[in-house]
Amino acid sequence: MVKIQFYALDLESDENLKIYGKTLDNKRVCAIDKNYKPSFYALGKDIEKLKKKISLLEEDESKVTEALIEDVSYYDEKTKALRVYTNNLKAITVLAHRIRQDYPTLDLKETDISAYKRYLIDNNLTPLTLWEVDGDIINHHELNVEICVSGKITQVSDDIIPNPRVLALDIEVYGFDFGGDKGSVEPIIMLSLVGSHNYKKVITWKRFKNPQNYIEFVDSEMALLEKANEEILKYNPDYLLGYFSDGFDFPYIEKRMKKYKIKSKIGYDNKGIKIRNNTGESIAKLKGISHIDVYKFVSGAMSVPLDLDSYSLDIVAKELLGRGKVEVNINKLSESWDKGDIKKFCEYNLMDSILTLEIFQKILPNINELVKLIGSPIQETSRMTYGQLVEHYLMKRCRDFKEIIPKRPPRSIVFERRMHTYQGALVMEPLPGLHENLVFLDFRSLYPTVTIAKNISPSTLRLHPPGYETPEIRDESGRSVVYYFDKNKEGFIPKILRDIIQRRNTLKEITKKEPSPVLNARSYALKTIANSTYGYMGFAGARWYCRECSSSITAWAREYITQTIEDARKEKFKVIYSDTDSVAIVLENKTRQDILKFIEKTNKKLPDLMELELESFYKRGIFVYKKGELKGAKKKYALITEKNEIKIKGFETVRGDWSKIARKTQYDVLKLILEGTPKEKAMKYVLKVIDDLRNNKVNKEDLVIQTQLKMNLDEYSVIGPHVAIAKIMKERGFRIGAGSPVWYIVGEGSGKIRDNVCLPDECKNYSKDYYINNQIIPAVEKIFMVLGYTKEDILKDKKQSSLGDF
DNA sequence: GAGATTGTCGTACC
DNA sequence: ACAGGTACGACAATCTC
Repeated sequence: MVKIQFYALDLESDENLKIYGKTLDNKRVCAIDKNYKPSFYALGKDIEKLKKKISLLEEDESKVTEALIEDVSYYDEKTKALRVYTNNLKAITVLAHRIRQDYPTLDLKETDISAYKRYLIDNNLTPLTLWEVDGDIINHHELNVEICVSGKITQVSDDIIPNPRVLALDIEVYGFDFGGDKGSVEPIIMLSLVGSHNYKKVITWKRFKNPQNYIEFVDSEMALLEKANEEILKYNPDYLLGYFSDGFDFPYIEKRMKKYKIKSKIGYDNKGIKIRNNTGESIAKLKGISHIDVYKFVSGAMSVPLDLDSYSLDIVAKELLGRGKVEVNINKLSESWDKGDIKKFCEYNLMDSILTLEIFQKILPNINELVKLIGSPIQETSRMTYGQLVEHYLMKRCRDFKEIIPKRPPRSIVFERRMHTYQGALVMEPLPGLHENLVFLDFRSLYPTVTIAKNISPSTLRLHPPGYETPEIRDESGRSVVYYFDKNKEGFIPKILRDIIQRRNTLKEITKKEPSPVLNARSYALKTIANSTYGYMGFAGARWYCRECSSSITAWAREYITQTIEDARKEKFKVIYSDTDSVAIVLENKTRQDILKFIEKTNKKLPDLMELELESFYKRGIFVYKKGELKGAKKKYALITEKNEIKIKGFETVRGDWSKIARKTQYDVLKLILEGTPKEKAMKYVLKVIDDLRNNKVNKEDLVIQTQLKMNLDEYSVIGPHVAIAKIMKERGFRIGAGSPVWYIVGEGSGKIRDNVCLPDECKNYSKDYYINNQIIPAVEKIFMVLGYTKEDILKDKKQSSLGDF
């Protein structure tokens, strides 16, 4: 008998429930829980009667070991369930199938949850923390571990693995091969590895003079691949990182290894990386070692706080680390390789791994806290979407209330749900103009607090009184409906949201006194779950789908914001705009004290945790007209704070699919106006830009328009400029498909815009007309319009490609 | 065949 | 399929006279 402590990194359920991890002295461990009995539930009137029969059920290797009646809760309703324990992990599928056939009155639950997830939930175990296995050492010849123990498993600490061994990897490929349709035909010419524990290396197979000390020369691509495998094995990482490595590096490496028939031995199972392909997206997974695609996490669970136009390594590194990639012309890589002039490219290759590692280290607290909260292994948690995070959190919390986890909906139901939609937020038409002295108020976490205050949950929904009565809701057919939510017992969803908000408040209290990145990350993890729960209930693929709940939340939110606007107006406040949970007020003769009083008064009326907050005061703000109309444009305004910070919403300035020249010009105009500069000066500035455009004084890069393909090329029914350039890029060897970024300049020529798009390198002359009439003027005309120019002036002048008559 | 209208598409706001 | 709805505006496609 031995007792081994280890940090649990990865789980697997084949015949056994296996946990892979590292001991405190960095030894690889496999632990098998021999006490774990997989189980599922049966609901139904007959469970008492059928208990005996089911407990004797047997089919081939699978058999029921025990069947017990348990008190459980299903959609918050107390009931009895038959818990069916089985002899092994695969038995669930087999036996569930049998029971469904033989006893159709029974409703089976929790048969659609993978065994290791059930295991983690049932035993309240958290990956990445310190666990202990107490049992017997067993043979492990097929595994690359130092020790394998089968026995009793417990978690002994909440602390997360303190100093994991991390290794980042990046490859460069000859040519312009993205591993697309033609399929990874070009060789890998360099591969960099950078470790957290003082390790860096670039492996390449073209020798050059005065190599950097981290270069390792080999003789061929095959030798490079073998060397890389050897180095990874030797480094013994806990996490293997890449940037877009699910989609590129690892699938590519796999294909090239296949070509040379190299068998990788990385991973605790000696079997290398496995690429799983589902719905067009590939995922690269290892046993024991957690492969983390840093891109997936940054562009997924971190996308809301980061809020970047692009999640390329360069952009993300600049944002998080303050420095970007090594500047080289990567298009010249093949040419330089042929000449043997690749020193700079090796540095570039190394830097990609360094940045990947450093970004990972920067966001590690966020990943760790999500893992702790959700309770899923890091490999999965780091790839989860917001919806999956919510769902896994709810599943985990079910255990605390003995709640049975609802089924995942079948495809047909998902499809059916997707057909329906519901009404969302209220957006008020703003009063256009340049306003002085504004204040923005907003509801703190409006949707979560409404959910709590009105006890909105799938289980508390009623079609008849009594209960909290929603405002009238128009359904798709235009009929008016009202829902009710039970007032007596708190539902599962509100209960969990309340808990999250309270935990977050406690954390905020602590971090106010003593700042802590870890607690901030924990707070952010909680916020992520709370804010996504409303959207989750409206998501067709959700286990806890409840469209009535989502539509009730938005209905009450509309009511509260409308009421707030009305109350404010009753007290003679000038409300000029509102979107979802915020109101903008022009102070005029009102004082700040008046605003504070109004907030206080409003909060006295608001139920439960609902709260109106002061967002900020602003010196000035500009709201513009909709193009060609005399209505205010929603979701489009710019503000200046008392500290002269400019805040811009919705304008072309903040849109990634406009040229830099238009964005910058608009920004500068907004800034001048908000700072109180006379409009004539701003106009002069615009005329100068137009002049520069006319005289070819503008850099090409300022003219580039970048956007993204949302579909595959053959799915477009309308061929716009971005689709036209995508076709050209495809011809040039770019991998083009849904999600690909594309960029172009509009060149001179006649016909449609799409007929004149060109790649920046290939463009001879840009279209002055296009950039003046379709970029600069549209971007600034709406601003000048609110400053007193008439619509007619602008429309007339637009035709003349000039603002000269202003 | 030019101008108005409608539909598609991408990106932003909350 | 991988949280939701609301909104703007460019451009292409289609309609209208």
